[in-house]
Amino acid sequence: MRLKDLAASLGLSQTTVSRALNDYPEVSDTTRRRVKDAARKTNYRPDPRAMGLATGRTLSIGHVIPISTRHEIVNPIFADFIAGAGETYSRNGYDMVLSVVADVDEEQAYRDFASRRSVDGVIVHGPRPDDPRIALLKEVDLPFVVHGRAGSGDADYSWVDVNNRRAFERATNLLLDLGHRRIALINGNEKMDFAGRRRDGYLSALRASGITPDPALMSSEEMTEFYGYRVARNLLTSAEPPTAFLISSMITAIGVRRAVGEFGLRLGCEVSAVIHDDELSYLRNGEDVPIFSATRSSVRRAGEICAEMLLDIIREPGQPPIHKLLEADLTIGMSTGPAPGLDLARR
Amino acid sequence: MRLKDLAASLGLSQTTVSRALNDYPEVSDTTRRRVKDAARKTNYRPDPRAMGLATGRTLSIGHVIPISTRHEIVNPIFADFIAGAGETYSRNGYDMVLSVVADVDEEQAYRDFASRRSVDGVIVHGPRPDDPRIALLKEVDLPFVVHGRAGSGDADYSWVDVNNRRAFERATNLLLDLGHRRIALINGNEKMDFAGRRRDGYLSALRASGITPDPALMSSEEMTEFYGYRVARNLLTSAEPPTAFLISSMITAIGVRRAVGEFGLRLGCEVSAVIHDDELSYLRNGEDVPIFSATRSSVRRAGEICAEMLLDIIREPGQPPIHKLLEADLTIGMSTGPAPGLDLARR
DNA sequence: GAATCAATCCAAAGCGCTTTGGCTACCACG
DNA sequence: CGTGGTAGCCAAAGCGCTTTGGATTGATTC
Repeated sequence: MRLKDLAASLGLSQTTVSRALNDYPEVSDTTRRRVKDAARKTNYRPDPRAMGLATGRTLSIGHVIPISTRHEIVNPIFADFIAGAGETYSRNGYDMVLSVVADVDEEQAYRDFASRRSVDGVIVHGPRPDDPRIALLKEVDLPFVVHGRAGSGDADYSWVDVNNRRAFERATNLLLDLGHRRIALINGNEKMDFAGRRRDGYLSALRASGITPDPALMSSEEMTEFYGYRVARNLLTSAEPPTAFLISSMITAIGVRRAVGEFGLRLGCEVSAVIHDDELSYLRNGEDVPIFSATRSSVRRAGEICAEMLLDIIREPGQPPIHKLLEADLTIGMSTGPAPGLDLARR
Repeated sequence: MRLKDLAASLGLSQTTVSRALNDYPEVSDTTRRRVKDAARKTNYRPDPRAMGLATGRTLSIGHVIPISTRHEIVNPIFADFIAGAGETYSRNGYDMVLSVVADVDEEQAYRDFASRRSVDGVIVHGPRPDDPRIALLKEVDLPFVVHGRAGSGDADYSWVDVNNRRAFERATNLLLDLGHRRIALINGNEKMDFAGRRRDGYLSALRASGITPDPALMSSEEMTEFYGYRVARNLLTSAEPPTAFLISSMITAIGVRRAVGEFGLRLGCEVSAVIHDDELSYLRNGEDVPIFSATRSSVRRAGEICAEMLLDIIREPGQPPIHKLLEADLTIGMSTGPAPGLDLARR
């Protein structure tokens, strides 16, 4: 069923039918109703390609998903982020188009989106400080929202971010308050903006307590299970093992727990851990009582917010950049306890 | 840069330029080269909407991602499947368009893809026995490939599946060979086709060894971490606890391991476990030596195969359905050992 | 030398929609 | 009665591409 057929079957022109369907005012209410009823009855859907050609809009949003060429890892938070964003798109009549490319081709993927004009806007994932994609997207004039920030100078583009610095500062303080002095930071790859901010929060809390950070306690890598396992093992066999871990992701924390278990230690007893929990739907932090004490922020919700913001920007171009800083909340779970060897009376 | 501009700048007609770019024969080699060079130099990309309108093809593949309304869970294997499929699409000049919808709207999402003709084909995820989507897609004549199978009668549509029955039969036999007699099956939701086949494999192996299956040892649910934890706890506190677990996913197995650890038991010693490992990139089963003994089959690879198959079907319509049954391989890791109380000499 | 043919190219139609620029009634107003 | 305005509709142009149906040329064949 094409617009032409629908118009013919109603004895109307294409113009009128199109206007009726798109709620233009220059059509009588009775005609509009007649048209919409007929459209519903015949299950008519306008061809998005034709619509796009005529209007210039595509009613779709692009996401570039890089696959790291070395490890072939796809970021586990994508699934949930995309669930949140995708649902928002669907609700607003937008499609989501994904471009999965080797990370070395990532910029080209954005450039393609721009030059083909196949999407109305894009979301930028996993920004690094001074991320070149931001200049690129500004240059080609494609609306975008960044999930995260790209270093300082974040005023002139729109972003949605978690207050990573504050979250890790608070998490560190929680451990300090429990008497821990040797706190290991098992961070994500610090080439990523978010990981840098987390480190800053950790360092700032330590220094505020007069503790000199020990580089041996700090690590930074892609957040896999094995990374957590390996680093925790190494630290636990070291001369001065930490009494607590601050871990950047649930998955890495699972590796840490595995190592801790192999040493016959128990989380929350001999050794403590605080994690950052992205609230991934398939990896919940326990049911009622949290497995891990955690700073929490839903990545799914972040997806929704990014999507809404982007649609907003597309609908009303030319407005100043929008920023949204989400605060993570800190919940106490079963993985934290007072530092061992700490006389409770002394606390 | 539009086709018209490119043609004008070369002093050629649009026809010739279009044909040169699309490798039609009625264009001289020198002209073709001239055109392609100019296209590269000006970074010209044809507008996919216009192309689609003119050709009827869209050069994009649709995936419908349902969000379960109750648990709001997005299937964790999606990320890796989509990585595999998406990369294949990119390599072949196809886009991937995702439709994220509440699971109750799933059929409508496929119907929309069909009536708007916004994709050239779709992949069907997570089929249940007698899945209605298959009849639907046949009816609207949209090319598709099923990842998995939908019960019996799988001859008249194309699919890519893992031999789940055989995999779980072998895994069960491995445990039986180690002397285990009480083997718990912690299965996925058996409304799903794959989970039914896994149960069949488990039951078949038990019966072949003359063991009567104990319903108390069998569970079936969405494969979360907490599900594994809860079921394992219950089983371990029961009157006749199992000595081994057969677990449908890595994530669920992590929950089982957590429970096992809380009982002061060690996997591979007092209690054994075999899992099915989808080789998710962000949850590898150990680095060199596998954490869990496992039947393994890469879901990412499955994504690639599905994508290639679908593109094949789109390129050459009318060919008979294609089927691909992948065999999982069985690797021994650190989570299996002889049944406790078993005299090694008696083995 | 005329006819045939292959090799190259082009003008224009068409894909399904939106939107511009009318056109026709009809009514109100002075 | 003439003017102006408005409500409601339509024909046709145009979005950027592909493809049909020639046109033109130079070489080949009889």
